[in-house]
Amino acid sequence: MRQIADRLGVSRATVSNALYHTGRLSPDLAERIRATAAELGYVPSAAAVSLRTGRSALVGLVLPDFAMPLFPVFAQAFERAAKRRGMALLIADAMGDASSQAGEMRHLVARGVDSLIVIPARGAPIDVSTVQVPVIVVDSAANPLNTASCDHRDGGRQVARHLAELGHRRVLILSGTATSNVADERVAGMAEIFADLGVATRIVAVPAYLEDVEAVVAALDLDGATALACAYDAQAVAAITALTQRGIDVPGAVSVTGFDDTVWGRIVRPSLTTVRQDLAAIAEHALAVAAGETDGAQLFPVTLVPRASTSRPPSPTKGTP
Amino acid sequence: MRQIADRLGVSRATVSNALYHTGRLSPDLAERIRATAAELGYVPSAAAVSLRTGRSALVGLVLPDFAMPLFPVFAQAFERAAKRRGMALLIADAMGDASSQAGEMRHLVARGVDSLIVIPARGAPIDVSTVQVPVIVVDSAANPLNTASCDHRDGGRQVARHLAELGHRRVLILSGTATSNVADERVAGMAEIFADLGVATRIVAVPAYLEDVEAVVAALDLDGATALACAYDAQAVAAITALTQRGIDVPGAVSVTGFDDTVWGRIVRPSLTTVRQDLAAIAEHALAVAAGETDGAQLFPVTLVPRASTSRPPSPTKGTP
DNA sequence: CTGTTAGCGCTTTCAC
DNA sequence: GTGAAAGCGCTAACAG
Repeated sequence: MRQIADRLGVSRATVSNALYHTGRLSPDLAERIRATAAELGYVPSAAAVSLRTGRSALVGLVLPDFAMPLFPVFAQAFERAAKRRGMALLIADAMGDASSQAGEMRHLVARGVDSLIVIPARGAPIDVSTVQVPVIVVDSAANPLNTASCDHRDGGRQVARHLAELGHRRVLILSGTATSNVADERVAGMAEIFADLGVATRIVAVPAYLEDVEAVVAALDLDGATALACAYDAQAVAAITALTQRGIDVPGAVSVTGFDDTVWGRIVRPSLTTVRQDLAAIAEHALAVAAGETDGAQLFPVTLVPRASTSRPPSPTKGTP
Repeated sequence: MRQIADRLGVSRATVSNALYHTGRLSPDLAERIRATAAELGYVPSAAAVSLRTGRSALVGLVLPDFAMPLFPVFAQAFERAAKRRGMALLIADAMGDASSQAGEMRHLVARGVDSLIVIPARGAPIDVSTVQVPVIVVDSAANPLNTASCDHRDGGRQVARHLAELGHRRVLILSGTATSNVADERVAGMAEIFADLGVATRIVAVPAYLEDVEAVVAALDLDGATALACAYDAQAVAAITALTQRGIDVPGAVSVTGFDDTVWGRIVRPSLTTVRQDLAAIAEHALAVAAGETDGAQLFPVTLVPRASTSRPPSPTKGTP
């Protein structure tokens, strides 16, 4: 910057003005300064700007678990929305753990992020009280702190309606073992519709990871259920694997549904009926809030994606309660 | 920091010394200062430290494509290695595109990263000449710039040996359409062993994404081949899907192999025979170089992971060339 | 062993 | 329309 100033015989302040606060000086000088800056390959020092202005244009993103298929894609959506605003993302992975979630939040704040976007890990509520920057929570409508999320409950409703319309009268709902607003809302949405339509349900809590879910489903008493409605794609994929291994045809004997429209659901056979969130829209709103362009919580609609893992139940419906 | 200094009646420089350069002042004063710092919840300003020292403890990571299953997991490995050294990662996604790869590199440098770790996108060679920070390239031994990678060529050899030992005498190799050191090395390793053992091979270039690969394999003339050896898991998974759809049994009629041991290969049925990289070791070396603890390129061994997608070829081997 | 001093590169009043 | 000066929070010489 000094180089530019010296070269043109102006002060550094003038250069700064020319580069950002256009209009405060003669157009041709500004133009000359910008040309020289470009020529010299001038790149402002992020540290100095940040120190001076108190803002870093850095947003921290705390994700529950990178190994789950939804979150890398979600991160991509946030990245795009951030870049559109000239902001960059510092991404941290809580690895499914509540204490490391809090640790990562602190760590990112120490790193100088202007705001924090947090997708709470299951069983790990957010404590905003100790954090000095705005926290944007991407969770579910059930969380009073929620800033942006899709309508998980409605997703649950859509799944339940789909299954009921196909003729299922007895459904097993696979929920998570850890408390999670997201899973709870999804399950509540399903339960609501199933209850309305007189479909018998039982809720089974299963762990988070593929192998664990497979083990549970391998030993699960289906108890006449003709459908498994899962709170996450990962569970559904594991359920399909386990069921198939048991010689139970999917969807011939048992239908399976997931949640999130992750790529796993497109790989597994039969391909998975699931619910799609509009990640781009959620990310867009989250970053608009981060940038201070807007505020207030927002809820986004979801879409049912019917695929090959759901069909009519096998026999003339028996066991209606 | 001023608060701490005032409270204890010492200068800010002393506080700085107490907090980092232990030994330069009396133990009890240092202890008192640290206690006060903790009590006040003192968090050093990253921007100020960075401005003053010229180092940010930020490492840029440029990934080819977040949507490919390997890279989020790879990112996780880098994150862990970075955190162990008190460094943080600024992650960028080149989205499979050469020009955005270069753009992301520039962008991260402007953000003040101390060094850059780049996994080159297919068809996107790295140009280090214009970058002012050290660039750590994670690619393959074929790239003279390579700093850390696994031995892709040996992986190819292991796959080829596995297939040959099973009795395959005619193999189709699926390579990428874009030039990639990684894919080239893998294919070269396979070709080397197949040639040695008199196995007939044909190399087919296929695009990168699931749907595209499926389309190609759906229309592929197998020409008597009893195995498909793919340069990436994604290709292998798509190939299995397409083959199964064509009514070709995997591995009964055709065996399929992949590369990278991604989760996709554990989801697809039959589960995929593939090659595992030691991501943690590669990340560890990359960050050791980034931290200036060591230098020099390093190559890491790979492991064949035999699963259900490979078996003996169907009939008494015919068509030996 | 501790304090003083001088900036790191930038932005922002405020005078001219 | 442009420049001078002050200072963001910290650290590294150096002096005491």
